[in-house]
Amino acid sequence: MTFPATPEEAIALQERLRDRVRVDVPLPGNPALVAGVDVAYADSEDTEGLVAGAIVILDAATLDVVESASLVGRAEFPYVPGLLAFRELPTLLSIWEGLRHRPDVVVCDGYGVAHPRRFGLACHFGLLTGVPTFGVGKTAFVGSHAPVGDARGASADLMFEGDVVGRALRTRTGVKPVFVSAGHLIDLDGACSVTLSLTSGYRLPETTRQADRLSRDALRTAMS
DNA sequence: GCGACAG
DNA sequence: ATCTTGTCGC
Repeated sequence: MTFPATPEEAIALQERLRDRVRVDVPLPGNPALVAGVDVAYADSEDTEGLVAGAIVILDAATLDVVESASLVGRAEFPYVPGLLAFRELPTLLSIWEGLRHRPDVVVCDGYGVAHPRRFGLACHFGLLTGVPTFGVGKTAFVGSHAPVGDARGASADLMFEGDVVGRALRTRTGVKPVFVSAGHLIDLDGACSVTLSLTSGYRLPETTRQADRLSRDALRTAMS
């Protein structure tokens, strides 16, 4: 099926796919390859709509970059809170199809089931690729949580409509927590575990940091 | 009804 | 997301 053209169609699609998501699956062993995905946008008058997506695959043990790819294109869908996937997926999927390696888990910049309709970008990406996915957000989108301890590793469940949809997780002592939620084929514990293994010196996972840098570089190059 | 609202 | 300098602190 093709991508929805309107927010109404997009919402309908999310509600149709949401029940296929599996977030009760423990990750089978420690992942060997972890991927990060991100998209950068141009905001000027004449570059309006220009986007650059990037996917970076790291060796989970050493955090060395095993493979990376980027692609510049046009955003076909407007940014609407709750519908981020429809803006970023086309570019990310194109990149995904050209990858030589198959990561064991993908870290998305955004949310999984911690979403108004329980179907964030990470769920959608996981469903379409069949690979375990989860999301790490920098700010809260839905839900609320108790205060998080000050030490790295401390966390508090993110509650939404009576359910635990994610976790506010402190990845660095004394630094604002990030918001982790399962996307597909992984559970919350696994997602938090992987997140901690990817955050040694920074608040955000090394995967998203690398993908963020690559997407920005690709966008810069495309505009110059 | 009003505000808030991943990136 | 993006526009942006210096500055406080480990």
